[in-house]
Amino acid sequence: MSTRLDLTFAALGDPTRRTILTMLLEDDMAVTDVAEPFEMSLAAISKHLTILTRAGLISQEKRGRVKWCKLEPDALREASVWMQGFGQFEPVNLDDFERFLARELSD
Amino acid sequence: MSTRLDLTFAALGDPTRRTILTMLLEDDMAVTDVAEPFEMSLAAISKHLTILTRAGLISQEKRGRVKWCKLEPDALREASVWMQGFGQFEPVNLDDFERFLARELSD
DNA sequence: GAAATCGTCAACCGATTGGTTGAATGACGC
DNA sequence: GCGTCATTCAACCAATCGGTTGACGATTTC
Repeated sequence: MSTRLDLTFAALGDPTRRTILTMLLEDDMAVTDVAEPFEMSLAAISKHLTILTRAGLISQEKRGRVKWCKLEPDALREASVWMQGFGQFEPVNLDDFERFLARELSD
Repeated sequence: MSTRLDLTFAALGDPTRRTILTMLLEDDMAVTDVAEPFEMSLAAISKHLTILTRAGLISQEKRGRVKWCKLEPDALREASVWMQGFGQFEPVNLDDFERFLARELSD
């Protein structure tokens, strides 16, 4: 049996999925639009979205024939709480975050 | 190619490895002592420790015939910084952390 | 030096992962 | 109703994962 924390961290372990999450930070997106920038089949992206959904990191709602993907920060918050017990990390440094984000997106 | 962030999150996706990290919060430990509470072979634990090492989450130093494992919070800090960009999480709540830790350890 | 201890290596196993392709389902637009 | 668009399903593939067992190389102890 996998706990939600297992699924959350495992889901974050793939760069494609992390990039999807950063895209969803901007706004909710349809599956086809999520897939557009990737050099990979729509079916592959659909699988990634299923994994993110099972991990609780996003939710998907079907309206008409398009399925909208929405970031769900709760699972991330759980994981973040778990992590912060190690080492009493200083409060969020937004500059650090933007550096990491930039490095991620440039890959 | 896998980035360190990939390796870090993937490493955290396994409950055995997260438990090992919580054990190492207390103190540095020898491989055999890390393995003792688990119902699994020493070789399996050795593999988990290799994964944690490659992810940068721990370091291993051999002194004599004993190999000591030490928590390395830097990789966790990187991952934490990445995560905290999502949702501007409130400052660490230690009570939350202890609840999660208790739930984890009771599995 | 022989025996025990610490840890890894190598080979194997079944299950899962991350991807592909092609067919199938469902909803729209005309 | 027919074609098209949005998405998933099903089958397949190679690679990786998480575990096992048994042999092995160091190191310590007697």
